[in-house]
Amino acid sequence: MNTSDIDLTQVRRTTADELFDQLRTDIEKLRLRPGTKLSEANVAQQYSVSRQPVREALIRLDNLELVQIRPQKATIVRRMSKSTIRQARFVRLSVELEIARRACAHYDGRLDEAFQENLNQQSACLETGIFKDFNRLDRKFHALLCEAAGCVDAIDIIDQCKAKVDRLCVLSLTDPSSAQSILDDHHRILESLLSRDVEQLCAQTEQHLQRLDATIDYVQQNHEDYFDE
Amino acid sequence: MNTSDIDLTQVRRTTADELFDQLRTDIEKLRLRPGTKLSEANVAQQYSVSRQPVREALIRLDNLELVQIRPQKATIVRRMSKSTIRQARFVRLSVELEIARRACAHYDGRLDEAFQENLNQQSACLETGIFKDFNRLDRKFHALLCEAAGCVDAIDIIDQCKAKVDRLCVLSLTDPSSAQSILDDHHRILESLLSRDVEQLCAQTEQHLQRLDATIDYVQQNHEDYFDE
DNA sequence: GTCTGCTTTCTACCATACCAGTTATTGTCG
DNA sequence: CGACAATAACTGGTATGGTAGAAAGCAGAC
Repeated sequence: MNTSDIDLTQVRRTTADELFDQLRTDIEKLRLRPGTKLSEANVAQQYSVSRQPVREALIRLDNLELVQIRPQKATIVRRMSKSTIRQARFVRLSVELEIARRACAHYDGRLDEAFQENLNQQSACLETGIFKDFNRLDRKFHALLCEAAGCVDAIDIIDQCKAKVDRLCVLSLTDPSSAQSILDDHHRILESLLSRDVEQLCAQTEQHLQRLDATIDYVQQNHEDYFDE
Repeated sequence: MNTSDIDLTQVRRTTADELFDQLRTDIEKLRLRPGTKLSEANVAQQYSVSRQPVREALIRLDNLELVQIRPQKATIVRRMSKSTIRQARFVRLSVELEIARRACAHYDGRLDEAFQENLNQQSACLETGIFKDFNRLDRKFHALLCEAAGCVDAIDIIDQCKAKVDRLCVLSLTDPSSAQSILDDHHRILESLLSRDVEQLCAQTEQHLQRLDATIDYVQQNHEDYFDE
């Protein structure tokens, strides 16, 4: 028996965990609007628990910058920070470009089939119109790029960047034609990768990520009250 | 009077804040070694406060992945994750390369004096041997690069990446000759920027950041017990 | 009508008590 | 002596009461 064995199961879910998840999705799906006051006692009563787990959940949300705890005053749902959004998008662009370069330099072709299958599934998805799956496949495509570049860890970074703009995307419509554009991008990106054309791949990656910019600008203009700065 | 004015002063420091800072620096300076058990009751007694603020501080440290709270078992100081370190370094490299490219494309020369002064101060620093200042000036140099690229926000990202490897650097010596190498790098980087030579600037940026890799490898090999994975 | 100062009410913060798991210890039995 | 089971000690999780501080409302003075 090695005492340094760590139990990684971590099955126990506390009340605070549940509350945290609940509040987090509520905030991210904008069911709780920026500026909403979240008092400990209030939330506790609402969910029929004591103030303590509420408090802990709020502390964790504060760390994620989803709420702002103002000691002795109030806890409110934060507005979205334009600068944070800018930063997340800058990081993602930088990372994806580096992925692109490394993929061109190191990719050995072993994922060709996986890429092909992924894109086929995306096509199928557009026909059935199930967008939830499309998002999953989109993520998978970028994960494959990371793997092709020999940076499997990098998908975590991309996920983190996406998480920071997620709340904002709820405000935009899911447009079938934009999904088609994304799929087209993916085809072009794969093509450039297969021909190891770094310049073209970088250009297309940049263009691909810029598709979101229009959406973001739109949302920021039409929901000014949800933003800081 | 606009009621939406938010008081940003946020002067109030709670007991939990103090504890958090204290424990955080203790962990980062390795005064608290990875694997150390931090029981709430224990810490509370040590600092003569109740368990409550201790608990809150620990939750925040858990979010930063500096400790791991295992419900009903124990809270321990986390080992450093090699994969997290890899990720942080990958992000930093990607970002600095993008900064380099943008700086070459957009820099208008208005920071020439600031760059020069910064490098002069770094030279002076090496002569006096005050390394604390050197770190500050090193950061300033990279901040200037961000500004030259028109991405002032990006320095925040770099700071975050640095924070994730900080704890590890405590284990290495501060070597005067390596500081000299860093300064030499900075001179070469500035030169490439001034001549708008993108390829060279990227190559030198990459080389510059790789200097830390040797240190990290060394630490990881000689302190295997401080790391995960 | 406006300003000032008090009071009331709300907030998050902290202390304490208790609970439910986990771990370590110890004592028993084969 | 060793395996194992009962139990004691300890862990973090939750509930609750009290406190200090901030905001809002109100009353009185000017």
